[in-house]
Amino acid sequence: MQRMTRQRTAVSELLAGTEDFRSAQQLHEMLRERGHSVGLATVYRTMQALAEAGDVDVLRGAEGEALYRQCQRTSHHHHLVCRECGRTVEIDSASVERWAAAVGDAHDFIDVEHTAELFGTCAACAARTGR
Amino acid sequence: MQRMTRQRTAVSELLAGTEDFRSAQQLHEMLRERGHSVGLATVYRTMQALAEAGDVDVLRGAEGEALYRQCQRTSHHHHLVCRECGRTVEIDSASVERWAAAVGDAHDFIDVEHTAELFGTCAACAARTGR
DNA sequence: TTATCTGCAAACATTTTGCAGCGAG
DNA sequence: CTCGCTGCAAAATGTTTGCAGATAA
Repeated sequence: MQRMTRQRTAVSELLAGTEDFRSAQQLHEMLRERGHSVGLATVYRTMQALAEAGDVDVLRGAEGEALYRQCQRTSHHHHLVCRECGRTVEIDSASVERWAAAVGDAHDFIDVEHTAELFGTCAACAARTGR
Repeated sequence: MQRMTRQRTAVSELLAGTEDFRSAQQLHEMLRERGHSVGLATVYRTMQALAEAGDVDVLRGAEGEALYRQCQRTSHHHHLVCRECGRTVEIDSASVERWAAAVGDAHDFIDVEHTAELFGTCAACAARTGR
């Protein structure tokens, strides 16, 4: 029910070789640069499908656009993203999970989900931009 | 440098009487219903100014739109939002702050900030929608 | 063959901006 | 009187969708 087309293959390969979070528009541009011609709508549709299948992580940038990334872990986790260069570290945090569950319980909420992302400046960028 | 106009007053009053996160469009509609006529662009501009001044909290909804709310606390905190009715509880969480700081340190990131929001279904909505 | 997928362009939703006129200070 | 503020409509973004033709299975 999910066909492996030339376009899907190109997107998968691109994601496999990309470490950081990218918007659909950026991915589309990157594909273009590499000679693959894939329609923007197709990129959107593909990323939507991948996100739904849990094959990529989605997070919202500061301006509200969707950013995608193929993650190493398949399970739930969070990210520490460098605001300068976009370098991303995956964080596995039991303490946040416990916190979320406890807060939900305390206020009688059910089916509690959460988002938690960290943004900072990595050591390399801190050194480069002069502390 | 910041003039107190009829529109600004209307927005402030509306926010003072609203508990939950609302989008600029929703606020605009609410103002209209109460007989105040305020342009949509003005609502956007006003909310932007209030957010910048730290008088309201901003968070991104699931579809990426900006949601605003006048919060009780002036200090840093998080939210537990009901995905059905929008009811919001403010959470003050030392454990998340500690977690964020520790993770940042461990990976040599500086100036680490974080976002963390909880979404769930409140007891009232769970009962109403049949468990 | 045939149900999916794709590209394109049009449609949408949200937010921003240009500009002439209004009005708070 | 003056500049900031407002409304309106146009524009800019980011994303979705309708449809005819292409294509994987």
